[in-house]
Amino acid sequence: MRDNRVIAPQLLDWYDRHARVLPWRVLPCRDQDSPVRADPYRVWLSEVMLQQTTVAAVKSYFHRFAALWPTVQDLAAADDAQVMAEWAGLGYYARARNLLACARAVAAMGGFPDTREGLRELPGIGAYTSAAIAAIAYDAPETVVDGNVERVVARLFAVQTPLPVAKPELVALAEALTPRERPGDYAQAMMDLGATICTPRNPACGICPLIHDCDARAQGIAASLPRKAPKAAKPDRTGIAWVARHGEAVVFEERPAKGLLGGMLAFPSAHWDGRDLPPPGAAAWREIGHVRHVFTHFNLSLRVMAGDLDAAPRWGHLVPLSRIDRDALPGLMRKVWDMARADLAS
DNA sequence: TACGCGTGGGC
DNA sequence: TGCCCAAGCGT
Repeated sequence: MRDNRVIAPQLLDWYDRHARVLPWRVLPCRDQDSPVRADPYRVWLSEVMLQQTTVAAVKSYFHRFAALWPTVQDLAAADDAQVMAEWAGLGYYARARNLLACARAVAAMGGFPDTREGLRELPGIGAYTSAAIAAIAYDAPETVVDGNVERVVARLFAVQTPLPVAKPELVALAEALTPRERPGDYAQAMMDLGATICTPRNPACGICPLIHDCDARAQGIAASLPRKAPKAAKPDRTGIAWVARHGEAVVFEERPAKGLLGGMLAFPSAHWDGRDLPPPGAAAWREIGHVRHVFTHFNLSLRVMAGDLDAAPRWGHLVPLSRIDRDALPGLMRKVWDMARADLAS
């Protein structure tokens, strides 16, 4: 029978030798008399960016944000539109809006709370992120449970119950493993193990530091865990994006703060329900192509229509061609702009 | 509780 | 190619 108390020391010993080097991370320090702690601001910024997002995608964004706004006070004072533009391309744009709201709340209270409960009350900080900041930045003995930890624990204990029903059970098991010593390094070690060894497919059990503690490995079912409830089918949707030119400028709109691509710059388009009507004021529209885009919960095929307005538009706002910043657009709108730009050049 | 919410990479 | 996945949160 496995002894839960040996898991953490074994994992920490592995982490001391194999921790990933990441821009927001302070390397593990065996000298616990004078531990080097990470800056809570940088931990928070990285954790929000990493929500449902890969390390590879986050790195360049983290560097830019940290350079533009080195402290939470700097970010709190930032211009909303610039923050949204810098976030463009990273996805889940509610995170960017919550990021600003959180920065302003933290600046107003003079700094980040140092407890999980205090952090949990801030916008964009939920069950996982509050525990992660408390553990990593303050070395509080909190248990982080992200997708990595769910997978590692489901395998260690051979939990067969499918997610999300299994979540409470996995949390309880994860809490039972969390040590009082170095909980911050332990939290990062669990996630590093899940990201590099205990991977979703083809786990590298042969080099896993916990191979002798793993029930799923013993039963030969590691790769099949955690089980997950079947996902709903993704519907196909169609719509139209309008690239409306007026002189040497193009019409953009800022999307409503809530909902899909909320708060982002976009070409005018309607509800993507297949019966989108053209915006008023154009002499003639011509179809220049289609773009396809995959969202979390539907597939989109968007007709791209271009036209020249005979008068200044009463909707949206004009952006001069020379000042259109592709990087400030969400991914879907980058595709539309690439198509329109190629059409303009031809 | 279950759904809405982006994007890119791996296989 | 299509599907799965990635340090989840808000409602």
